[in-house]
Amino acid sequence: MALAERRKRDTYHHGDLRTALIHAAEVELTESGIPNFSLRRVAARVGVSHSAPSHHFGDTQGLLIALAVRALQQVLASMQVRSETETDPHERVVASGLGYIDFAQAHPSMFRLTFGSDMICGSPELDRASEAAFGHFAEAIFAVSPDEDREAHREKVYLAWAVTHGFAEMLLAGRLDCLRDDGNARIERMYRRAVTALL
Amino acid sequence: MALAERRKRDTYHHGDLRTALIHAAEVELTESGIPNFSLRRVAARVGVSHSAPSHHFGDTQGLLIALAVRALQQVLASMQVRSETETDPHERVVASGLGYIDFAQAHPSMFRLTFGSDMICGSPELDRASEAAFGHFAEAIFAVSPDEDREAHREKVYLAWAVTHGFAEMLLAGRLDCLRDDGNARIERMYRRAVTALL
DNA sequence: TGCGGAATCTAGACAATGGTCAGATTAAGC
DNA sequence: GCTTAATCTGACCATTGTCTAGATTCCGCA
Repeated sequence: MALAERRKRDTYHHGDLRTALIHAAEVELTESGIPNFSLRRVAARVGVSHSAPSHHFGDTQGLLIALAVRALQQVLASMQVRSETETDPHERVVASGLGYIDFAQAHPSMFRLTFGSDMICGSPELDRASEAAFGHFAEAIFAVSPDEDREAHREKVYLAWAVTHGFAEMLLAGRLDCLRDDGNARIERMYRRAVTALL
Repeated sequence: MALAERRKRDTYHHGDLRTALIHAAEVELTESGIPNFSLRRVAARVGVSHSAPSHHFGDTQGLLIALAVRALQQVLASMQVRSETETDPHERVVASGLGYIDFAQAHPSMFRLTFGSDMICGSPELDRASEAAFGHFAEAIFAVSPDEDREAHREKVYLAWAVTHGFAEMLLAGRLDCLRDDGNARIERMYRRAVTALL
């Protein structure tokens, strides 16, 4: 049979199709980009019929939202990895932001899908993942000046997040390429100065 | 004939199809959003065959790039409108940034298309329009401290642009909705404080 | 162990889309 | 007025996302 040859498995049921599709979708997204993303190709990567994903995600948007959730978890992980080695509260904030920027540079398509797309909204799971990443940043900033007014603290978080996100976006757009004389060192110095000024 | 009824014109040639398509594409983009943007619907809006756009823009990406050029011109105009009434140099910078943010809020899809999409790159015309908007901002910042070091000035421009863009992006994502107790007043105060800190 | 319902996956159909191409129609230069 | 170039049409094709009926398998329960 034609299908039996195309399949990469011998069982009718896949076993863990949901996570397999998410992983394949990440590859597909990074290779093809958002505009050329194809649900059918994702299914083909896993060796499954083109209509199989619908049973797990509903439609394409559902899959992309699940992918964005994964991206947000990775963003959080990237922020934690860079910040956990720092002891100074202020440096922890800077390191967290640099972790955010790291992820944006390492996975541009995932980053843009998550933070700059229309379809990515309206999922409780998504809100939770988003809040987790945002919360990590907020806590780091809170540790810098714990005695501060609650409202003032919140504004600081928003401003710091804004400059971090804007910075990442400019890096992706290539606008800061002219500053890369020595790898990321100068970029990091600039970012640290910005955070220091805002906090 | 079927076509004659569908057409909105009596001449075979449209006359100014290029600009008509750009205008229709803007409407189509704001109504359908980026993911559901349809080139054929744009053509239908103008009352022209679906393959007519290719002669003016090549493919869909070409049309979207032309649309992004238009968006960049509107961004520049929005920055100029708000800043030209201000006399204090520092307030001019703030006003320019608020003009940028205004545009993002008024035309979310156009904003995202222009600044957060993969396909929008690699056009000289686009680079020119982008440089014009960026240059306006750079000049405004230069006027604040004209005697400053060239490199320091450039860094300030990048940081201010980053926080402005990040701010706009957070507004679009709805993250700042909780701060809208009194329209845009508080948002503007926050943004002014950020710019002041960075400059 | 065997049975029945639920979950999972397939296969085919359908409409919509973007791109290509030959040819019709009109504008523009000479 | 004639020729050439520009503009636009209509048909065609491959690809895509979604829907539905049916095949296959898993799981709880007797």
